Amino acid sequence: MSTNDTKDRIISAAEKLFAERGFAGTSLRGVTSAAGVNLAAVHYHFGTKDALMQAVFDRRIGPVNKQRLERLDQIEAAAGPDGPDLEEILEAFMSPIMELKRDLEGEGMMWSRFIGRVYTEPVEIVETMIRDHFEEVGRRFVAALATALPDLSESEIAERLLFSIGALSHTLIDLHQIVTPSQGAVQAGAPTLQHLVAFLAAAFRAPSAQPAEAHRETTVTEAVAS
Amino acid sequence: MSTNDTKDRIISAAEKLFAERGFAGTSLRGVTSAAGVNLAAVHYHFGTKDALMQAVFDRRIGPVNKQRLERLDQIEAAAGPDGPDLEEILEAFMSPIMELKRDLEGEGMMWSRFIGRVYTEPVEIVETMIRDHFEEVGRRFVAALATALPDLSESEIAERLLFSIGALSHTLIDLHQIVTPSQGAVQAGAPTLQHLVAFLAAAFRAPSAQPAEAHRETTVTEAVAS
DNA sequence: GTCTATAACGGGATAGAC
DNA sequence: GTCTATCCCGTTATAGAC
Repeated sequence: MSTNDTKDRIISAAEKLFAERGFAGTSLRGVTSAAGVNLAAVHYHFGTKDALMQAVFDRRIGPVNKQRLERLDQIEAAAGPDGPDLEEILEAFMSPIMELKRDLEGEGMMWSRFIGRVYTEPVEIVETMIRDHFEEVGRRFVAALATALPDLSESEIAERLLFSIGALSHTLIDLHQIVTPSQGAVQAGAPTLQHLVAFLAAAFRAPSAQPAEAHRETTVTEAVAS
Repeated sequence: MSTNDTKDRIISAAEKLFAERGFAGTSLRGVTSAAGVNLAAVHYHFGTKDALMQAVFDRRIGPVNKQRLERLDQIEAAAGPDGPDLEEILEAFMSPIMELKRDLEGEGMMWSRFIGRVYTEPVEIVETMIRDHFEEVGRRFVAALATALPDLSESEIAERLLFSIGALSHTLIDLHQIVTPSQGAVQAGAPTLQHLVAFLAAAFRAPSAQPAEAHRETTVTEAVAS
């Protein structure tokens, strides 16, 4: 029942390997040997490799999205009738996952590659995983952004949010550690969040590309991940 | 020797499957059966699966980067002493790959997932592939951006370029086709490039987060991909 | 250059003892 | 809950006929 539970050890080892090598590139034998458990244990606890993937995903992303919504609640409660600032909204969205990244990097390897990688996983599970976990988050944040940016249509906001998620997940992948391993020119960690928020806030404030009358209503159920 | 050459058919089939399922998730048998050729042909023509990956990558990314540099040359030649505009630089960087995406989507499946996916591939080749192909491109574009944005340090520019590449490659992945397949709220294609350029140009113009005296020299050999 | 056949191996999953 | 042993299949790669 402790955090060194067999089940939890498997999830942690799998998370690391999925992050490094992807789902298809990771073998259950690799997972169990890294976790120091028997191969059969993974089938006993999870049943299939797909279910293990799901468990890895769920363990992290549930709390992250809960925090996102809580922080959005907080800033909305504290804000005036115009709603929270753009920067506050972006920070509410990005800080939970960036903080988790920072916390977990200390103890092990870069966890965040796993989540940055999820988008590119073709596995069918991933689709439903993303949809299930991000529907509410996407709806809430698009709505908050729409209030902060009344000149933009909802479809423009959704598009810009997708761009932003790309920047975020690319940051989570830590590409520069791969491309330029020995060079710290681009610093990871705490300042990155502030840089990213400032960068994207300015981007969101770019004028609308749509003619004013084109503010047609678009029901954006666009699920939003990362 | 035509474009329906065996070798070319293999590359095309592999590109599609790598895009959809990733490198590790794609089997050579899947490739050869999709290409309508024999399994042994892939070994005859490429030797190994890794070499096939390399061939797939090279076929597209070489011309794209050539175009990027050509367009950068053009706008630099046409510009005044202050160099080209920020928007021009970003468009020179992004349009070749977005146009290729558009052109190829017509005939087959979404090719661009392959390139959007490359970053997350752990294969060792990918590291050298990215480094080899993007060293010059990265250097040239960082330099051009530095001229257009004299208030930013080179390390800030490199960081922002990484954010931008994230937005670009996420766009190339076409996540919305997966998450909301039946919904066209976020339109892909031609307008996306303009939206992306406008979005990122505004972002690059965000004020520097560094104190002015911190404009230390940072040799940015940061390889830059996508 | 293209095929068949097969080598050599690693993968996920399961049965059943403990 | 945890182990060993094994099934059964798919994988990359190669050898060698044509």
